[in-house]
Amino acid sequence: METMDKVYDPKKTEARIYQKWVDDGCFTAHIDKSKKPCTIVIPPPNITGQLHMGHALDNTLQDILARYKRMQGYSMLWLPGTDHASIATEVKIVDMLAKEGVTKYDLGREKFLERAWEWKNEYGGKITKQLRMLGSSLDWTRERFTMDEGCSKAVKHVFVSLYNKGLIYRGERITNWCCECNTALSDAEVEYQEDPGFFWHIKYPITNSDEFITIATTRPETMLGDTALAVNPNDERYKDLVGKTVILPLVNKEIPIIADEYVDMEFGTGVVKITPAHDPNDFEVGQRHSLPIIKVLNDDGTMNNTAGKYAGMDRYEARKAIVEDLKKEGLLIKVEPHTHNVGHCYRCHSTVEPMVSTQWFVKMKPLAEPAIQAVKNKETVFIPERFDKIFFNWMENIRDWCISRQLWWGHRIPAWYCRDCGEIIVSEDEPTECPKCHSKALKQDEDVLDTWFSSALWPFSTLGWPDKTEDLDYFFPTFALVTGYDIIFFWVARMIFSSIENMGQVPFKYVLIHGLVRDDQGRKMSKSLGNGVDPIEVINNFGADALRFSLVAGTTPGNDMRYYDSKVRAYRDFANKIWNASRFIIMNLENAPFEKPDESSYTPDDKWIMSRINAVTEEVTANMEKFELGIAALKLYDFIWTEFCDWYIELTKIRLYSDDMKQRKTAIYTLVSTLTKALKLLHPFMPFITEEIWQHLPHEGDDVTATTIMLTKWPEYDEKLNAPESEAQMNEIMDIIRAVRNLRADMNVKNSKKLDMIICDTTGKSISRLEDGRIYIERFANTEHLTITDSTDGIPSNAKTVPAGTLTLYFPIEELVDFAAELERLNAEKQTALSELERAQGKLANEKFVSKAPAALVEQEKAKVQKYSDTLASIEQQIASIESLM
RNA sequence: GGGAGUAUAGCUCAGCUGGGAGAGCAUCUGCCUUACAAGCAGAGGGUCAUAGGUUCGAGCCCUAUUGUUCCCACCA
Repeated sequence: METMDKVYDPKKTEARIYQKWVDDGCFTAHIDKSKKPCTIVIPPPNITGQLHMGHALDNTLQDILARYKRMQGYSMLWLPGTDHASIATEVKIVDMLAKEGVTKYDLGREKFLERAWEWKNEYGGKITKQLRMLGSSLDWTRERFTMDEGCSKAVKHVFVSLYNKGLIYRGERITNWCCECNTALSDAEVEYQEDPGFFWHIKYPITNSDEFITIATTRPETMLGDTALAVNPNDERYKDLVGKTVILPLVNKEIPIIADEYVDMEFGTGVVKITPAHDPNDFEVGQRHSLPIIKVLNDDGTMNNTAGKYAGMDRYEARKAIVEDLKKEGLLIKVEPHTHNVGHCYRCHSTVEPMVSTQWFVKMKPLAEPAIQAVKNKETVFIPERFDKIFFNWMENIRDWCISRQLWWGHRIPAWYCRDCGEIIVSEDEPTECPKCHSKALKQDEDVLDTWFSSALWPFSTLGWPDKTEDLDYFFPTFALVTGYDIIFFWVARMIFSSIENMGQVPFKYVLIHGLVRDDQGRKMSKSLGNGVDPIEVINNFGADALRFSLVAGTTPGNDMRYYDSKVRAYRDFANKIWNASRFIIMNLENAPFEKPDESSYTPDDKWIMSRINAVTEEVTANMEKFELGIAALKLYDFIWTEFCDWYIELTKIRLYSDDMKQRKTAIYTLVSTLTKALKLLHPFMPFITEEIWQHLPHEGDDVTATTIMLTKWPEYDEKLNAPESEAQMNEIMDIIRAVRNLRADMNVKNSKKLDMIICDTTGKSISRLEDGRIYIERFANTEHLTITDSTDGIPSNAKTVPAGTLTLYFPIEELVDFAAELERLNAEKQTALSELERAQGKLANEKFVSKAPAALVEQEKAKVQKYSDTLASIEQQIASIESLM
């Protein structure tokens, strides 16, 4: 057997192991009717993206679930893929072209798309390579792309089907317009933020009068498109003005004063200028009052030809000029600072302009309703559950979804217009002639679909839908979707209603929501702040296992977390600890064969550790089932480090270094089998190191024929291994050892100095098991003479007394005792004992406690009274004897 | 305006059905004990935000308050 390095080096193992898993087809899912399927589809990262901590967390969680389910015997499919990311990618390509001095329009649609595909083929795979470094057990044979042939087919199919049902329509509506990206956006793609601005108070002259009416606006440039002023119908101040007209300043046009409930009398002047083309509320008011719609902005944010002298100016320049002109005309009354919420594009962060344009929409109400019901019926469950409220809130107030984008990179809308009769033809295949007038002059819609339209189909389009494939039949619906809370609206909600609409059922049983990974100061990691931590760098420094564990251990679903190097380092240390424990065990395999010993040869520590790993197996499995991965991870950390390494391995050294082969064999067997179980439980969290060690270990049972730990069986709880008596015994022994170590530290007694010790158990209950465990106590307490007794007779009255759990230890060595210090300690102990006694007595004096609390608890309190009375008596006695000696 | 989260050790966070507060890091003390100094053994450190309530019993349940974070809406 090759020797293992003293320090675990993930660089030497991770890449090699991952490649082996891939080569052996370990990640490839198989349709196996004898097994239950379990599917997770990856949230497809953008092809423009690089792996960030959010991806690392998201994919670690998925990989943990995938590996766990796979070991449990499910036919596990974790399906990888990437998203074409319409806007993000197009922006990138446009930028790239700009460096060459070319615009996309110079190139033309076809050439532009060629360049985009070239870019995708060259860089689009970067993120999936990075996912491999994380250890993700993705089935690469099934990798998909939102714009591949199959996904595109699904997109067209859904579009046509929704159109035919009347759930997709084209219309002139007010939408959010990004002047930088030059496209419409959906409501979800707009981010609002508080921006400082101004409130301009402007006088509008009333027609044929010397009077004025004052309005207040934050966007004076839009006044060029005003088609009315509005007041509240109940507003006494303006009652007489309703029905009259005003002269729109600068434009010199007559516009009406109307009454509409929408106007808030309390706010501003109580008069609102109505610009239906550039404000969503004004648009609605305009619809109600049949007002004309006058657009004053071009798509790029400059003023259009209706803007007269301002035409061609940028909207902000125009604003300045208009304010200046109003001032000249004496119509500007005042300007006050005003902070308001302004929409920004989620991609380029420029200010979004509400603008009227012709777009395609999905009618949401009929789709939202069944989705709400499905979540209410728990067909899909959010974890943590509170996120269903966010889902309901959004779905219940949803407006129609604007799905057309004025971009080129994406799924082109499958709609054609007849140049002759204007007929709209929506079809999966390109039509050859107009069905109405038979004209051949057809033109396809220029626009593409919102990226999220294709993402919404991801859980089934990736499995082959709309074709009836075996994969779809077997692997759908999926088990869980793992994602951040920031993407519930964009994606999760849309997948749910799309799946219900097209598949007739929800796409996944669970939605596991995680929080954001923030920097060490709690800030969001972002490019502009430059505070992002590159997971690949972390992997290179500490290993993927350490990064994964640090992202999961002790975290809770839905809550944000902070990234700390020190945390990763701690788990790197943990990996090293496991490595060295394993190295120790493997080294000792030279001194004893690995074979199952007779039942009778197990020692108390064996029974204890077997019972403990069994309990841990049960608990961890229960945690995994409840998606409590953070708790499961901590339990494994604690068990492996404290119980297995610090205690059990140390205890086995007694036998490993003995001449008794049978004892060595038993110890080795228990060491290896316990370690194997622990490694399996840990494997989903730390796949690489567990595999590497497992490959070095001897195996038994099904494992003998297994080629990788990832395809071994998840450990099962076995009631027969429960050993409460051994656990109690070992706990007692460990209490004693700890007490002695404590004493040595307190009294400055070297570990190497052998002590005489008397363990006294006046109840006599523990005597036999203490005798049984004498060897451990002698070794680890390092005693010269160890007496175990049920009687205080013969114990020197000046012996030093130390409590250990329910037992009392005596050290009849005077040199240990500093009388003054000992007296102080005894008095402190007396105080504790007194307060404990009082506490227990108090509880028992409470009739209600005695009658209502569980009997076991009452008994426990009674036992305490007994114990602390005894302790108190003993302390009093010691104090007296020490005082007599001083 | 509506809604949600969160407040626990110096820091970052766990704490599952209500039954004597935990971890990692940091600090302090002693150890290079033949698996591991990325280690071992020990120690200190908490009014579980505040005020009420329910309960025999509250970090946990209820109400209010305060701080903080976020989401939705968008009154020009």
